[in-house]
Amino acid sequence: MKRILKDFYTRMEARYGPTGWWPGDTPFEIAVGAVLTQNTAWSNVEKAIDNLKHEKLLNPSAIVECPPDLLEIALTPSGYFRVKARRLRSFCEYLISRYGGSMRRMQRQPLESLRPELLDVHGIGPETADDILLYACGKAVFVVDAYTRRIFSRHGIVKPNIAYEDLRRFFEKNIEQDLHLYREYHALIVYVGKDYCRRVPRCAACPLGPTLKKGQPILREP
DNA sequence: GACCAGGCACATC
DNA sequence: GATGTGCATGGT
Repeated sequence: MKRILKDFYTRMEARYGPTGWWPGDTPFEIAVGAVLTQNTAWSNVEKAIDNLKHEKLLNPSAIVECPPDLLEIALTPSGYFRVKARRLRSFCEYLISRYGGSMRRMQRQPLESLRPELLDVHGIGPETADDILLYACGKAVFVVDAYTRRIFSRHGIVKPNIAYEDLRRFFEKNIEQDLHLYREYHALIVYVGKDYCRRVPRCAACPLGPTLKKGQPILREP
């Protein structure tokens, strides 16, 4: 299995790499992007982040102090603006109360305590937490998303309904634990997913090779 | 005009 | 613990 996952990486890297992920100038901007990109295309997130920059709202205290309707207007392009305004606010409140608003202080915490802490914040689920840990805090956590599940189930590696934590453990067990590798691997999965592995199958020229035929057994369970 | 996008919380069974 | 639903915009 380790060889197969390494081979997938090599093929994706040859086609799309290096990606230099995550897009964002600062750890805080990366964390904000992680919340705003929930179920949303990145092109829409960029517009919302530009609005935040323009309104000088791209820092934790400004977001907490800003009137709710003003924050919602800035977030409009990224969709779910009421929900996401609440979620951004709750993350900033957490960051301020726990770390004085400093991402650098947050980064010094060990992964083992930081992950459960983030999952306790309203609006931060497993994928958003792991995005923040991997790309904003420099922790070697493997991020899995809808594309990861789709790609690797269609290639017969895992079951389509595998749980988030099971899928994450599967990758962390079978891929060498390395920050740069984890960052790049997840980014490449998103590129392949966008081009070849959407909800409606579009797998013909997938750089990872032929996808699973209907009724064909899964290669191996994690 | 329908479908889709880098989820999550909450209700209900 | 599994399954369904609301949340909203912009691109294809």
